[in-house]
Parts: sequence; structure tokens; C-alpha cells
Amino acid sequence: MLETSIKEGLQATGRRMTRTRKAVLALLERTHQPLSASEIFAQLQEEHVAIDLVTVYRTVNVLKELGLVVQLDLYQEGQSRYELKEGRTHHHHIRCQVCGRIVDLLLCPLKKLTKLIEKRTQFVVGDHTLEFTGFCPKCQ
Amino acid sequence: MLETSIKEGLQATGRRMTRTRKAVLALLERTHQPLSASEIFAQLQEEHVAIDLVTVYRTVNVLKELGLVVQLDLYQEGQSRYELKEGRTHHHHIRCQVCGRIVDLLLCPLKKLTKLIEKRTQFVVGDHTLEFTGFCPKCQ
DNA sequence: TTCCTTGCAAATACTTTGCAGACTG
DNA sequence: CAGTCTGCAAAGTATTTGCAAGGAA
Repeated sequence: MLETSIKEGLQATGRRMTRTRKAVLALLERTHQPLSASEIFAQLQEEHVAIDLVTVYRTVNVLKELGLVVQLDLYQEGQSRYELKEGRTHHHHIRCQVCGRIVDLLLCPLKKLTKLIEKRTQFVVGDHTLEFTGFCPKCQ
Repeated sequence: MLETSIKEGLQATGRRMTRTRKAVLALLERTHQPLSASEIFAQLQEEHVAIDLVTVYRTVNVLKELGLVVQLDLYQEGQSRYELKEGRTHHHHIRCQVCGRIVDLLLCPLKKLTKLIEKRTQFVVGDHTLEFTGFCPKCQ
């Protein structure tokens, strides 16, 4: 399962597997929406897992450093969201501007574009954001 | 010139053309980088234009409402930037993660993709962000 | 038993709001 | 002169940092 391999990743960088890290990982694993720090906090509270918001932030940052989690900034939301990688391929999202539901777009059309940009700008292209807003079927 | 037509837009919505609005518009007009609120504030300070940071925020929001300015959230920068539309077509940006220089990418590859997304997700697609990071020629 | 991790408090960064006085039309 | 706009102060939200106590290996 996921936890064991992650434990190794943590230990390889001098870190430890803890109660709170397990809880955040398990939540991200069973949730199908990218979650914000405050949503992770609220959800764990509800499940009576004692954890501080600060610890949530520290945890997602560690998981991001280990390459286990992706930090997303959706369209003008004003907060970051976090999503487990766990073998999933790079993809993007669309968020309903009424109900907030987030749907994965299982595609990324930017491989060719990257080369074009490098040719035109002489930049070495690193990462990118591509996020959509719109109205979901229920909210149209 | 720009100022006259904007004055009409302001008046049409019961607003007025003021000293500070002129200053912000003029700055955006002559600057070729998208600017953050604090950069607009700092630049105007330097030019001895008396203006408050709060007024900068209010001004860019008014200009955004009038459709004269676009609000950008570049790749994980933690602040918004503002750019004059002024007849320019929709486009995206790449930002150097070393020196912060921002270059316009005069393209948007998403017309076709939008239709595909609508078909697949049943969303009505609205707006999107697409922003890149990388290393500019000088910082490689 | 080492030293990493957590919780709590406080700080920081960005942005918005309230209100009285200043200014535009 | 009416009603909008500005500056200042304060509040709001997201996130980070400092430090002493708690916990994993």
C-alpha cells in the first residue's frame, strides 16, 4: 500500500512517519477532490483527528517536497489546493464557479506548445498552470 | 487616446475620472510588464504621485469591472498582477523563476480544447489560466 | 536518547472594508 | 451641491515562523 513506500521516502530525507502525516495522506488518498489546507483541517476535525492547521500546512509542504503531492492554484480562488500524485499522470482541472465542484481533465495539450515557446522566447520552460472555470451540468 | 474613451466607460457606470485613476492607467499604459498592486504603488511613489495602496486595489478592480484590465495569477506567485487590455488579444505569459521577468506569449492554444472539454465534462467552459515558469536566456 | 515533529501564539503577506473628509461633474 | 472617491485605520484571509513540549526511531 501507499503508506509503506511513503515512509521510505520520508526516512530517506531524515523524516519520520507520524500520526498526523498518516491522517493527511489517508484523507488525500480517499478524497477525489483536490483539497485546500483549511478543508483538510476541517475534515480531520470532523473525523476527530486532533491536528492543527499549521501542521496541515507543514505536512502538505513536506509531501510536496517529496514529490507525492501537487499544489494547485485554481482559477482565481485565492488559496492553494493539494492533490496526491500516486501514479496519476499530469492533468488539469475545471471548477464550477457556482457550486465549487472540481472535475479532473485527464489531458494536457502542452507538449508541443512547450517546444514552440522555447523556440520563440529562448526560455527553458519549466512548469505551468492550466485551470478552467465554468458551469457544471447542475448549475447551468 | 486611451483616457477619453475610458472616461466614457467610467461615466456610463456612474463613475468619475480622477487623478489617481489617470495615474494608474498611465502607468499601466507605459509599462510593458503586468504589475502587481504593490508594484504600481511603489512605482507611483517613486514618481511622487500621492496614492494609497488601498486606492490602487480599488482602482484595478474598477478597471477590471470595466473590462479594461485583466487580472493575472502567474505560476505560484502568491499575488495578482494587472495588465491593460487596450486592444490586445487574449494571451498568456512565462515568468523567469530567477529574475522574475515576464514575457508575453502571443498565443492561446485553447479554442479547440474548450470544445473537447465541454463535450467530455458537460460543463459550459468560461475562463482559464495558463501561465508558465522557466529560466530566461540570461538566467540559464 | 536524539532530534524530528507538533501545537500554540504570533507574525507576515495580500487584499478588503468602514468611515469621514476631499473632490468631480 | 450631490454623490463618488480617497486616505487612513482596521479587519479579514491565507500562509509562515519561533519556541518549548511531545513523540518516533
